[in-house]
Amino acid sequence: MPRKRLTREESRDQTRERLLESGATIIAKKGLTGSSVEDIAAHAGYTRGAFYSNFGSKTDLFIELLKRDHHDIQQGLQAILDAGLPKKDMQAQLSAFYLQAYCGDTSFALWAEARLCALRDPKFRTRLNALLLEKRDTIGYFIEQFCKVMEKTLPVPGQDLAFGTMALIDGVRFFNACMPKELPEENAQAMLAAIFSATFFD
Amino acid sequence: MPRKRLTREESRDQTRERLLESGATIIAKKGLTGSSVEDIAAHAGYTRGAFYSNFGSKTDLFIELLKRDHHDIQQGLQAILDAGLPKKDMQAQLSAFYLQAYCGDTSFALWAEARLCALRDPKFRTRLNALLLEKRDTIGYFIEQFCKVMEKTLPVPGQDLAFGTMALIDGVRFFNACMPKELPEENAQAMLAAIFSATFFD
DNA sequence: GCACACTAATACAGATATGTATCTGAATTC
DNA sequence: GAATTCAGATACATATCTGTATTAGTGTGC
Repeated sequence: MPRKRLTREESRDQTRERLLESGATIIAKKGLTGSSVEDIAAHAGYTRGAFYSNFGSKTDLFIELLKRDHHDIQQGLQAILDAGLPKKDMQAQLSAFYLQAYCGDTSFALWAEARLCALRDPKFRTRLNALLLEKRDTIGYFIEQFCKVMEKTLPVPGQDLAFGTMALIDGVRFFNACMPKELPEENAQAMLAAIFSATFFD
Repeated sequence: MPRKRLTREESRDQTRERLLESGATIIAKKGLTGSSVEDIAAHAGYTRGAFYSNFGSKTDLFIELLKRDHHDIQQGLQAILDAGLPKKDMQAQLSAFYLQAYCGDTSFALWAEARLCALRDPKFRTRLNALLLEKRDTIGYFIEQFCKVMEKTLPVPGQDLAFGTMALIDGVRFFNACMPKELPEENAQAMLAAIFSATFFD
């Protein structure tokens, strides 16, 4: 196995990536205040020295994580939007995207944590709000496009409904994560579909 | 001002109450892990000694807070239900109750924090789920009663929709708290009303 | 009013965090 | 291949938190 000798920059980037990945795992599991820099570094196979050499603080790493996740989601949605598929296919795409983006990984927990941090810390809030507003605009645009096709006039601004949509998805995701027995994935999806369809289509 | 000389039990209860109140404030502000026992005790005007003499741990106090808040909400809803008013009045009551229970105080932040704790700690989750399921049942019953009156057949179980309702309310409340400018109270209410009405009545 | 009981303060031991300052070894440059 | 530079390890000084063990002081019952 030819273990390539890394250049200095490659090595640094690798460390950064590993720290980010480790950070996502640990912070999702223990929360921001609950995770020590030591934890994160050690889980990635490094020491605190490496961490502080790559990030100014735990919070900086966290924001970086959120930014990346946000941009992934943003791009995913944009791609579906740009594809210009017929409604039916689009809906299927969205459903698939939802499953992939929100279930099974750490992303959901990170955003939940971020919300709490924002609630408490004004500086953090400012940073997070920027991301959330971008998300709202994307989703809001989506909703309006959809409803135009469906010839449905929305009773309230699409951007406001975007907030509702985010709230609903994240909240339901939480219940599903915490009590999969009482709210199985299947029911969660059916219920979301019922609300969305009633609100946006009927 | 006749400062009454307190009996031992009264004095103890007073301490307990003060610690609980202080706990609510501090935990809402800094989160569970972010608040130290010292903080909570000091803010109530006591030392850690008093705290540990009244509670087994920070988590115990937190659960107690949630239980109290839950029972308050539970009773409020039950009272509205039991009053047997005509639909219009009931809806107004609900709206008023929502405003009073969810806006303006620490309760919302505590539940958000609790959700995160539950996500991470299985033991905590068990305890919290019990409360959440009671809440779901109350709200689910509500929804079904309402829809019976409205002669609307629900597409999914009322209990599942109860999860959705909780998710929606709490999530929207968060956006409203973090960016009141982008989602003012007025819009939030209008949007919630739109979704509820579409889902439950039309 | 005296002895007891209980509430809350104080003191202590142990654990864990943070951030900086310094050091080492490997990559890069000439 | 020697000098330099930079990533990351180690060491250190400083906080802070928890939980227990002990102590002081104030209601209670005799």
